[in-house]
Amino acid sequence: MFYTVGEMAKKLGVAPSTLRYYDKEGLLPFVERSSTGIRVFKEADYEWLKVIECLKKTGMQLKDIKTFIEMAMQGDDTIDERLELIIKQKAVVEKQIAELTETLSTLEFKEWYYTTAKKAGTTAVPRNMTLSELPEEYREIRVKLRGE
Amino acid sequence: MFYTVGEMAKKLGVAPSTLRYYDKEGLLPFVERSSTGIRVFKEADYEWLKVIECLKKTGMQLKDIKTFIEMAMQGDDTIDERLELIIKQKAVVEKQIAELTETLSTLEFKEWYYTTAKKAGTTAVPRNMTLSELPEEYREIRVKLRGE
DNA sequence: GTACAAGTTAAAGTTAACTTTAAGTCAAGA
DNA sequence: TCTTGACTTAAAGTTAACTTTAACTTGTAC
Repeated sequence: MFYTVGEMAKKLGVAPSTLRYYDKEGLLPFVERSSTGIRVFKEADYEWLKVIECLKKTGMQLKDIKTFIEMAMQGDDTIDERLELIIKQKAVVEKQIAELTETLSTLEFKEWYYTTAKKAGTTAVPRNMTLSELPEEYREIRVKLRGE
Repeated sequence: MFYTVGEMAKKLGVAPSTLRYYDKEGLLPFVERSSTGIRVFKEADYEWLKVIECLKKTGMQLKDIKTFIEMAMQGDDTIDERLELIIKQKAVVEKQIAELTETLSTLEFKEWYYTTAKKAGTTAVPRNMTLSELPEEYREIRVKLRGE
């Protein structure tokens, strides 16, 4: 099963120009060429591309993904380094999830705030509530928003 | 309690130039000026800036945050729209968390993969395992990575 | 009153990750 | 063979969100 750049791009849901750009940047050293210079993607290449996609989703920059791919191309000598990088990226994603969870809490507070304002017809009502008047799950967040 | 641009920037952990840029882009219509043209940030402005920070963390673009701020400046007539926007952003963040959770699973698979490779001295060991040989929690992920 | 740090603006520069364009080559079907 | 759509490269263009620079003004400490 071989694919052209267009076919592989479709399979991945990206533009062909993106794959060509990645190749130019050195992220796809594993992609071979036909005798006439056309890229030939193999099944195994799909897996590499999914790994690149995964690392990109963690917010890793292309130059750092390139480093990872280069290590992988080196072979078994770089297993330890690759494991370390994966563990580091895991921590990055865990932090991102924690931050987004905080952001979600703030949005939930804001939802309560505007729902309360809507009922009252004015934002003055939730805005002027004392801390003890608002649902306790929002107290900490309001304190943070107003500056501790 | 009033603050200069530098003091407010420090309080928020951003560069003063960032606040000036936001102001230039129309995100800070609430910030007043001294008679000589110097920005004077009030306590209430900190709260607006925290809301901007929150929306930015959801990945919202500055032009859309500007729209939200403009609605808020309009007053109580825009409560419904603002509530809708907050609810939409909540869904955005929930999706982001779900995607990052998936990414985390992939990284956990890769951690297992390289840990297994490390023990064996070669990636050939985890790579050539049959589906039934690998821990069942990783089977689905490997199928996805290799292309279903 | 004189430094000097920090304020002001407009305009140009930066960065990452693409995307588009232009000019040309290749592959498959009628 | 011819057409046509997809491939190739190099180079230029795009976008968002800042950051930097330059030239100038303001406010505070001595």
